[in-house]
Amino acid sequence: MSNIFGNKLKTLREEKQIPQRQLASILEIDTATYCKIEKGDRRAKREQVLTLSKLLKSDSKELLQLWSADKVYEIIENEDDATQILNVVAESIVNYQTKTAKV
Amino acid sequence: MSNIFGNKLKTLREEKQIPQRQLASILEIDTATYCKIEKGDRRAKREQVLTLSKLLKSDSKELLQLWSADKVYEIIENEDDATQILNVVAESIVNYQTKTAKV
DNA sequence: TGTATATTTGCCAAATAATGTCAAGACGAA
DNA sequence: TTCGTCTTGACATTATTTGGCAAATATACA
Repeated sequence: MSNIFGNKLKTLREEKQIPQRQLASILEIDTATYCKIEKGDRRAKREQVLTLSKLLKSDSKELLQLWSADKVYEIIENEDDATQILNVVAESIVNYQTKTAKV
Repeated sequence: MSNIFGNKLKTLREEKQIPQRQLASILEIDTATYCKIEKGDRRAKREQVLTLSKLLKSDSKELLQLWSADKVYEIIENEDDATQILNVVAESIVNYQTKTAKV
C-alpha cells in the first residue's frame, strides 16, 4: 500500500510534537480511529483533512492532493497498466474541459 | 459525468447489433441493470468486463482501462487540481516500483 | 396510426463496504 | 515496573452499492 497522506500527516504531527490523542479529540474521534487514519487503515473525511491542515499549519491543497492520490492509487495499484490508465483519465479530463468550455 | 466505459460498451454493442437483452442474459443480470451499466449508473464487475470484452470481441485490456479510468475520474472530478493529483499518483507508482525492485 | 420490441427510470430490499468504538496488547522512556 | 502513547482486532453501526421488479419511454416498422 501507498498511504502518502497518512505518512505526511504523521510527519507533520511529529514535527509539531503533537500526540495523536490531541488531534483525535479535536476531530472528535477515537484515538484508535485517528491512528488508523495515519496508518491508512481508515480514510479521513474531506472535512477532517481541512481541519487537520489548519491544526498542523500545512497547505490544505497539498494534503487534499495526497488524500485524493491515495484513493486513486488504491484503484489502479492492482491493474497492470496503471500509468496508462492515468493517461486515459488525463485525456478525458481535457476532453471534458474543452467540451464544457465550448458550451 | 464521464462514463467512457459505458459509452465504449454501447458503441461496440451497436456495431455488432446486439440487443442489451442478449448481453444481459449472458451476464445473468436484468436488462435494466445492464442498461444502467451502459449509462454509467451502475458499475460493472471486473469479471463482467472480461466477459463483455470476449462477447464483443474487443481488447479486454482496453475495456478494463476505461473501466478503471471511470473510477479514477469519479474521485478527482470534483477536485480543482485534478491533473496534479494524477501526477502525484504517477510519481508514487514510480517510487513504489523502484523500492520493490531494490528489494 | 397501432403493435411489438428495446431501452430507460424510479423505487425497494438485500448485499456489501466503510466507519467508529471498545478492549486489549505493544512499545518506549523514565 | 509504570506511565503515556500508539497500534491492532473484533464487533456493531451506518452508509453505499447492487440487482430486480414494474412502469414509463423510446424506437422500429407494418
